[in-house]
Amino acid sequence: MHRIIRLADLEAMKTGKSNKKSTLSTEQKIKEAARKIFHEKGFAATRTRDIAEEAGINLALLNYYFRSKEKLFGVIMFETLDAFLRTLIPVINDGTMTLEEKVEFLSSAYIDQLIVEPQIVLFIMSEIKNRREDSMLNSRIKALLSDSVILEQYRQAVSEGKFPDLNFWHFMINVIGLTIFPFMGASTLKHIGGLTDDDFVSLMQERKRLIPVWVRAMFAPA
Amino acid sequence: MHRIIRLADLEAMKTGKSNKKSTLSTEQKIKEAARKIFHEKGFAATRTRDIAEEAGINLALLNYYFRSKEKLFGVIMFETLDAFLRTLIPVINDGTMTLEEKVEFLSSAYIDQLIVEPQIVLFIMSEIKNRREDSMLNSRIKALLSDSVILEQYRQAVSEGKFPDLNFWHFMINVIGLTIFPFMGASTLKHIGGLTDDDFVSLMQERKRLIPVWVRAMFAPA
DNA sequence: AAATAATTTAATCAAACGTTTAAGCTATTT
DNA sequence: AAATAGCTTAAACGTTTGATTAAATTATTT
Repeated sequence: MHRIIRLADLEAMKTGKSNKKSTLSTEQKIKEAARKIFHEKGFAATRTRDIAEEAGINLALLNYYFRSKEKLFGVIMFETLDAFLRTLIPVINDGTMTLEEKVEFLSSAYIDQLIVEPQIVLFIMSEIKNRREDSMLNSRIKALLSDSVILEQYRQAVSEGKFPDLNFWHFMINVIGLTIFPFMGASTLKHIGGLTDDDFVSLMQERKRLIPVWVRAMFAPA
Repeated sequence: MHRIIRLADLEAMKTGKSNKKSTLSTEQKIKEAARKIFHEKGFAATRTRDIAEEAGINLALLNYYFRSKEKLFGVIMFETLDAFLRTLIPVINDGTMTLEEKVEFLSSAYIDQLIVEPQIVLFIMSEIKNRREDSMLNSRIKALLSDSVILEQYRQAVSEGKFPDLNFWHFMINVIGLTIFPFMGASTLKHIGGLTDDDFVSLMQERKRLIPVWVRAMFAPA
């Protein structure tokens, strides 16, 4: 039989409220260890014992707090997606920024974010591919992008002849790809290109300035 | 004790020579099943029993022919990288093609290739990240790109003022990224963008024409 | 302070998994 | 045709791994 699981605490955790100091601390230790190892190795290659060791806790505590590896992964995945999309969401439907300003802001914000955690892009894409977790992402982004302000701004730019008449997704693919693709092959790029960590960061910093210029050039009217 | 493994046959296999018809066929069945499942789920999430079932063979045969899951993976990884780089390698040091022609040829060739097997990009990048397998890629590509004709062509274009004075890797990242990035998020893109498989393929086909134009625009002299 | 609830630990379970064994079968060689 | 080498199978072995149990410890409540 299962030991009683305090789902209430899982909820409280999400909102940052908790009645127990030590409870939060242990859960937090487990979550931080889980996040680190899941992000590094992915779900399948991660062993619960590695998470326990990284967190400095007994293996049973992992199941005590999160019931299963699968559930713990779900929590980490949710928070990872949440953190990743937090920058994107407010900008998508912002009516005060122009398309160009959005490109500038987003590429810059995501490059800063990914310099700190380069591995999360590959993590998200790999884990989303086969699992049902994509429903989490899909339902959120799909609703976010269809009938979005940014889509309307793009259509507007096309109809005004400021942009060539290309599918909206070419625009999105290019902006997102130019921004996040180098982080997916970061380690490979460092080795192949003979780049140090600092070299890589410098290159990425440069791209904050370059990507808006490049996008402007790519989508200049024909 | 280990059963004797016929390494000679593994060699013969690579060159396409084999004295036994059925031998090649069984090895081939295992390899094709392994390739399919490894590409789909990655090393850690793949079980040898799944490969055996997919190949329609007894589980023990996998170890009889390939000694271990790890070794089988090594064979698949080598062949996957080999097939993936086969298009790139001859072009890199080709002196008869211009930079622009290379961009045109490579983006077109890789898009055709990835339309058939979209999952191998994510597979390669995920599996290379943590494993030592990158030495396989690194030693090959690093030697390939340093002092390559394409690098010299880029430097030439910069010094002639045909290209802006940007790091060579910006150029490579952008060309490769524009080409292969959309395939990494293919399933997500289909869901979010509400695209059918045909829609996606059409978009990618369009990019064969667009990427050379975009690259020209991005790297037009300032 | 006693009682109760929450947390932590060591030990263990059962299933999953990679691998091996030993026997049987098939094709080739002599 | 007998002998040999190559191929295939069913069964099982030993580990790893996710999960659980029951007891011990700590914190909270009464």
